[in-house]
Amino acid sequence: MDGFQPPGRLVTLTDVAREAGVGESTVSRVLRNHGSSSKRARERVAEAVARLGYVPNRLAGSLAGPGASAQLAGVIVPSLANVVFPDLLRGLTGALDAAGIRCVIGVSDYDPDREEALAAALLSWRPAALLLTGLEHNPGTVALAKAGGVRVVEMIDTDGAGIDAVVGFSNRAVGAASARHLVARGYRRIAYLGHDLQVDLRAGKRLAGFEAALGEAGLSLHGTEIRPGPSSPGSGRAGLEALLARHPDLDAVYFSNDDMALGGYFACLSAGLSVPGRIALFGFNGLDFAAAMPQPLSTVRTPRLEIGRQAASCLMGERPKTIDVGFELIEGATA
Amino acid sequence: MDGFQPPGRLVTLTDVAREAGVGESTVSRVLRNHGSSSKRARERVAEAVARLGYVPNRLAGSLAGPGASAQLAGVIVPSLANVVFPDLLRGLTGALDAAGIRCVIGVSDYDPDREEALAAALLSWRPAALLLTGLEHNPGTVALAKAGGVRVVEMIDTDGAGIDAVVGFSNRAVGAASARHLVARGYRRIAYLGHDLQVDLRAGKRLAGFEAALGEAGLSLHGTEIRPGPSSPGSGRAGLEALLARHPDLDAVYFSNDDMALGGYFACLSAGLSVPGRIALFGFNGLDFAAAMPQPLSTVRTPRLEIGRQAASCLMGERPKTIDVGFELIEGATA
DNA sequence: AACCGGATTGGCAGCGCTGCCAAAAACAGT
DNA sequence: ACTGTTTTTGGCAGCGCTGCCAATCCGGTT
Repeated sequence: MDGFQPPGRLVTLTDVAREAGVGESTVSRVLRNHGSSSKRARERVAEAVARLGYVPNRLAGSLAGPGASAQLAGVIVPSLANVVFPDLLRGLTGALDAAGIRCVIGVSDYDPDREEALAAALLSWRPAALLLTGLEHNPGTVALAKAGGVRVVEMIDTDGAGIDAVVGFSNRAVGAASARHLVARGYRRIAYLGHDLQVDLRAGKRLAGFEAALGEAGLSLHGTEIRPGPSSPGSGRAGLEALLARHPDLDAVYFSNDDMALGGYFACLSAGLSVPGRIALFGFNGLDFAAAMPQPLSTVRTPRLEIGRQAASCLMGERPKTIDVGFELIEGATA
Repeated sequence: MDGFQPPGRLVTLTDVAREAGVGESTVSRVLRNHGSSSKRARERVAEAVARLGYVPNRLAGSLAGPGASAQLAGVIVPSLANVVFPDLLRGLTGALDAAGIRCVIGVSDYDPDREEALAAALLSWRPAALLLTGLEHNPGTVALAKAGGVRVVEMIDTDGAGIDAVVGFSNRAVGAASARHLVARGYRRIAYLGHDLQVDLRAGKRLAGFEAALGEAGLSLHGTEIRPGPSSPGSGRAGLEALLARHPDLDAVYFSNDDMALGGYFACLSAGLSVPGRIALFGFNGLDFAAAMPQPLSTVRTPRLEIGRQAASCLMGERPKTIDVGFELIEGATA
């Protein structure tokens, strides 16, 4: 069609000023709707912008602007394979979008060193804020975050001390509530089935809360199965089969999350074990499919989008240091 | 602890130069490992950087550098609620990470106007590349992309003409292959159950391919149910129930994706309909849970991570204009 | 007609960094 | 010791934009 456009010089604000027959500052003022300008100037600038197809260069804008901080938010999540984090991002981008703030993302793969490297990399874009997941970080990450001149928000977990702002819920409390629910329903031989805890510290906190609450009821875990690797229905299915082979008498299983629980449910269907008669299942997260199952999954719904939204508002207005968004125990039909 | 750090002036390269007792250019060269420098200079700079906790300002770096293009990639996805897109991002960030390129994301909510606005917003960060989803865009988006002086990669769909590079597979072919599979298995009264097609154009293309292949076999769709809103197991479940009420005699259902199919499977379990004896189910995407189901779901696995990876390599090396990553039909036990 | 206060405007320095270039230093060969 | 490299170095302009400030313009007053 129209010959290849060599990436050569792009249209600059100076070009727009010349085209519109006004000064650069006028263009700048009009474009940002900042300071005063005449109607005539506004029109001429708008025309020139349209004619030239001008796209402002925010690298330059942020560099020149005050505090030299960009309309960017650096976000580090441990994974994108688990729905939780896309949901978080969804809440974040949705809320930040309105303010014209874009998210630059980094995926740490649950590795604190990688997280630190990413923090440095993201900070080099001089974002207005740095959003981290969880409260456990390398000392270097904390140092960077503190020295970075940015607002820091730690998301999802409130069990511990944060750097600056914290938005989430208590994973310990979730675990405890789950345990109390199972105990109240009369289950006594309860096992835990999870994915790698070294790596997913929040799951570890839930388990700790779960065991503590069991202890208060004079019980303890009746078997544990930790699967290597990330959580998935496949892992949950294999895990439940392994668990039942070792502890044929267990009557309930607490899963590290709904994906694992779904796999467990599939295992029960395949083996013809009645749920919750023969064995009760309890998950975590409250994902979409949980409510659509033939027997709705008993689980805890976490307000993931809300965490994202609240985190976003932490960046903009002045807000309390710690926001606990709570959680909701869903009494399904599987426990 | 250590009094609040006013966001005041951060450490600059000039500070490092002074601290190290060398010139700015030397620091710049050492830091980027570009050009030659003495061992002594490297050591002194490294010390100064560590002592001062210097984090380079890439806004300034990119502005000064050649072509003024940043080590950023602008990515626009229609949604984060569907696993497909996080998977895409996962492939992308994984591959781009090594090259030090960060992703800035935008979520268009399947709205072309929003996509256009996001394209302009992302382009204003002067990214090295712009990654879009699908081939259908506003004329304005295309104009921006062409004038932006950036590499453009359109992902997921290869059914049509792209702006620059295209990485994906043929959704039409997926639909056709799915139809041929069902026909070959002897199903004749086949219905389609999908989510909003106006919005998800790729699903529309699959359906078109599906119907075309049915036509070749002398068949046509035996019922259609389009659910408003996004795809989800809940929607799939309700949809299948509605479909069966209208067409009690259908013997197979083609779902717009695995989430919908999972819901359909749950509906069958609840209603006690044998799968695939009474009714066969066929999905799309090949998600994790599909293989863990009591009866593995018959579906088409799409190489989502691979698309992300290939898209990343499109940005860096010179690559063919269009990469078809193909797909794989999974003969599960539900169709 | 000269004057005044506020609205509007343009020039220009400078944000932190990189590229270029010439100067300085280190090294090599005679 | 002296010249001819080669390596290493620092100064400085300038990337595109914004903030500041002084200059200019406008309408309404005396």
